[in-house]
Amino acid sequence: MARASTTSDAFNAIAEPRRREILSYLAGTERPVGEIVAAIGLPQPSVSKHLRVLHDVGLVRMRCQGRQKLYRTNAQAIRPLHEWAGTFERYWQHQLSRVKELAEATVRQGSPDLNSPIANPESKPKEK
Amino acid sequence: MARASTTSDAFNAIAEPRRREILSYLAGTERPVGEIVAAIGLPQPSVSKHLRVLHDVGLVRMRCQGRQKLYRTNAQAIRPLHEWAGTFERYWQHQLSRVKELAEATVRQGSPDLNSPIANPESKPKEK
DNA sequence: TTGACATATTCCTATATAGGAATGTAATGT
DNA sequence: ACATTACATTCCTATATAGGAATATGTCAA
Repeated sequence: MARASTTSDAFNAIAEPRRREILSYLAGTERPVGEIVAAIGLPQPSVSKHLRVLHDVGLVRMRCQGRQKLYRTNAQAIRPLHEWAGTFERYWQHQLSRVKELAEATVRQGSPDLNSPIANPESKPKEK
Repeated sequence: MARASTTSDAFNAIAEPRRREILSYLAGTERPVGEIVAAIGLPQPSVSKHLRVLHDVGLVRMRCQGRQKLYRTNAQAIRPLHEWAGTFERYWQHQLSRVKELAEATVRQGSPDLNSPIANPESKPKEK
């Protein structure tokens, strides 16, 4: 099976960097496509396609004004993402506090076990 | 061009629902692959492949223990997502307060313009 | 060494893009 | 009616999956 459709949900829609850029640009303001094109620096057809994806999942709203179409970010639709990520907040706080405890322990009793996973909460995995 | 690699960043990695499920399951605990398989209900090779993607972008950490490999969610790697989504918080609060103002105005002066975009911050776009 | 157990990887296929180029469509000015 | 402006859609192609099946790799126990 292939990857899920970009229009299946907000998570798939925001996987594309240019779409996140557009969402940021349209946050709090309403802009016609032409201005988005100028601001983002992509060909107009590409911008229109991205806007279609964003619109399909409700991440942007559109309003017609003469021959222009004004788009704006629908911030409400981003809340679920924020909340999903937020469910992990207590865990990254945990990690931080464990690092802090480790640091304090180090000061008190000398060199800790540097191979402990607790000692390397930010060690990077191998590059792709 | 095709879609960006799922291992290009966390945004692409979490686009897959099963991977989000795995991340939630591994939040705060360390589990061997076999238990993840049992919990998520996917074939073992699929789980291993998802774990590889998650590991490549740093969303999970792995530790070997005998013949098992213990995985756990690296909550730190989810913070950027939370923060990105959080940059829109003031806008959804704006929308909410505008709805509130509208509601209050309605009480004071009667029926508002229901076609105003302000009056329909949650209207759903067309289904795909 | 051999076998069993725990995971990872490879091969194959159907599907879904994202970008570029060209074209279609709707609204406006004259 | 006609040219122009502002967008949207279609067509084509290279690429990147995600899942199923089969297989490879690594570790421990007897």
